[in-house]
Amino acid sequence: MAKNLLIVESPAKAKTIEKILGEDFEVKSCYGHIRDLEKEEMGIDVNNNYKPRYIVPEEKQKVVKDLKAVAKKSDEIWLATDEDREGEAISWHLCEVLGLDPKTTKRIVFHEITKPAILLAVKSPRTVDMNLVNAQQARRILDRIVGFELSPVLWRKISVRNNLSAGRVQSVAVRLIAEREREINAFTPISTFRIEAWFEAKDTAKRSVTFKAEGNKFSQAVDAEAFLKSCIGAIYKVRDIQVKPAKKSPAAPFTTSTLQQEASRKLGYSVSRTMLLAQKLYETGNITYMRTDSVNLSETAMQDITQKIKSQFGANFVQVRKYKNKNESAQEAHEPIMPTDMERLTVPDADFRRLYELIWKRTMASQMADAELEKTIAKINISTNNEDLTAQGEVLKFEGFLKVYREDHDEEDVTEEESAESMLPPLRVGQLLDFREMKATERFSRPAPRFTEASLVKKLEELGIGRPSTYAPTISTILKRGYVEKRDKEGVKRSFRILKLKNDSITSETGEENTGAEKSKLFPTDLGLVVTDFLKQYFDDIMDYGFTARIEEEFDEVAQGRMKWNKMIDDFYNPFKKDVEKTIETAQRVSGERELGTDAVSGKPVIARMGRYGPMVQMGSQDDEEKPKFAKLKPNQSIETISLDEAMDLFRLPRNLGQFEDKDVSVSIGRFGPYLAHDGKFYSLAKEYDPYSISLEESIPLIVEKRAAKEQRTIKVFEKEKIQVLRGPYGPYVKQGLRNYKLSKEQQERAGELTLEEAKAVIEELKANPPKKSFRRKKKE
DNA sequence: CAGTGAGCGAGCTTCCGCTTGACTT
Repeated sequence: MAKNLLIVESPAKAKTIEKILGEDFEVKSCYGHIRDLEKEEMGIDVNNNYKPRYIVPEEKQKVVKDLKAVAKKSDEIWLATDEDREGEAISWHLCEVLGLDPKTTKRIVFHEITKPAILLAVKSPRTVDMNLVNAQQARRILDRIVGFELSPVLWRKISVRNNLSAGRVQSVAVRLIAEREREINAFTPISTFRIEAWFEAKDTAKRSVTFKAEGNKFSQAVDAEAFLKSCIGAIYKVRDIQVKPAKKSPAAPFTTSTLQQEASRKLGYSVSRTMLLAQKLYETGNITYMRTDSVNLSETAMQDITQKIKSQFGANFVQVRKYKNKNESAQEAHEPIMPTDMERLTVPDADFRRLYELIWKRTMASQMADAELEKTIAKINISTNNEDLTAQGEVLKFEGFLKVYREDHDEEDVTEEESAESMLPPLRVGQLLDFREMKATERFSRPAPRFTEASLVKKLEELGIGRPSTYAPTISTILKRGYVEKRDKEGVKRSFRILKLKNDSITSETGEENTGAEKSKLFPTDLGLVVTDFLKQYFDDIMDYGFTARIEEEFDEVAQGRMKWNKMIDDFYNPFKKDVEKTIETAQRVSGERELGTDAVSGKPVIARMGRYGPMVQMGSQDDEEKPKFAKLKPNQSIETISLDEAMDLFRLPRNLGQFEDKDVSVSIGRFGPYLAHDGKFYSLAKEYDPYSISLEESIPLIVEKRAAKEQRTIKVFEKEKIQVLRGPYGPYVKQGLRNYKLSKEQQERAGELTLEEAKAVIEELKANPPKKSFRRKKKE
């Protein structure tokens, strides 16, 4: 029987540590937090110094029970939760629940799961740091207050039937996306004409190659044309050549946020997909912990990595580097994300392999030499106007870390200089160049791009908002609430002008480009815009991008024992509560209403606004004798940008298409999307059909097919009791009303002969003993 | 599943940050 019980947060960690510590220790995991504030009345006693009321949530009761049982049999208990605010609090909660004295219970910490690190930690235990615990309690309580006070305000003031929510993190995330969208909508592109010229010269192998040189930019076409004119008949001579060495350095090893960004850019993975794959790689022992904000490699890790670089590429590729975190909010409880064994070059299964190899390469590169470049800048003189053109070339002299890894950049970070990575033929000062042509091409400035999941994470991290464990869930939340959508946008065609100088004459032509196309980007919904505007108006301080950073400073004060946590909360709560009360009292219900104009036929006003079921347009008002007409907005339309013409088009539904089997066929958009209605039955329209243009001829086969499919699915119907036996992807099952009931294997095999009594019994049995649902998708009955 | 969009009021929803499996029509 083990004498010592050591508790960590992650079960995968527990397994590894148990092996390291041997038989004297039994290592158990508490699976993260074991207690939380109860939900009734926020779980906070506001009138008693904000005393928290903690409970062990339903899904954690088994964990706590098991820990208690093992604790009882152990002589000594060691708390080895993560070394950060949350980890410290978990240790304290463990003391509370297991009846341990926080003043004497041994608390140890380590940042890497290696034998020396853990043995060292065990040699120097401390006790729970109550100041740090109090900082966590302040964090938890403040988040609960903000979330549970603000959300109900939205329920009262936003005219939507929805589970609206607000919070310190999610509301600011939506604000970023909302503001970016409006920036884009308000953006007016400015066009410039950039001069580019092409020359021919001989390369080292005496072959003719073409290269490009660039000149001034002009904002007006006439000025660009005048410049081209001034070049007619010119002689082009190399006036000056500068050769400069340059270098590039590798990026730091992966944190959660940078892994999400690179996996998104290089592999096209969503943030949650990256985390799912990384979790599995961690559980199978292939990589270190995947939720981390640390770029700090341990000595052992650095040795492993440099060893591998030496054996694979040679000693001249090694450059030992220590990385520092730029981010002040980082808590560095873990190591960076890296392979647990650098000798493992790959893993099976394509999806895992791509992520693993990305991590392996980034880790290797982080300890590799700089890449050495030679940049050549040639100035080319134009004889007729004495202006210069500039040609730039770049030659890689030593690959260094680029041998394994090249970091991708977001579109907004790419500068024009960086994109010029071409080679120049050898040139000498005084050389006369063979001129081909010169162009002045119109280019338009672009607005900031919309956020991807990963670039949003990057922005949040920069602002110190959210933690590695919450980036993916935050994105899921704002998508689930309907504040934000992830989708593509088709570009629009735009023409641009090109002026060309060739053979001493100037010609003008027009090109066409696609602009504004987006793929898998985050767009705010009308609901997201309305909620953001509302929160900005009444709770400006919470919505401020610096709010989290400011309160983090106060949490630090608490952590250092310089401030009492209840005082900090009190200072926040009093004015905040006043704002909440004032808002409930004075704020109007908002619907984001916008007037679009009047209907040319009836003269009635047309408006766009949020309705109970989402964004819509309305013709006429409630006070009119005749009822107003309503229509839902199409998926890509927005209250802020829809035009009167587009609105009028929406009122074309419902449309009567004609008759089939002597009954009307009509098409409209309902709660669950576009549908066909025929003979009292409804048929959902698939995406590829447009309810505004679908014809009777196209509709009939859809109705016929759907009927047949339904028949195929149906095994048996008990008409009176409204019980059906249906065929599903998991085999036959019973359905009554909206609910499904699973059949036993044996019953599935003879589903066709199932009697009414048996079906009823199945329903009764499953109603009495519902199958255990996972806590995440748990629904209240 | 279904064609809604007033206002009332029942009874409900909601936060952030730690951690994993059980479930699916």
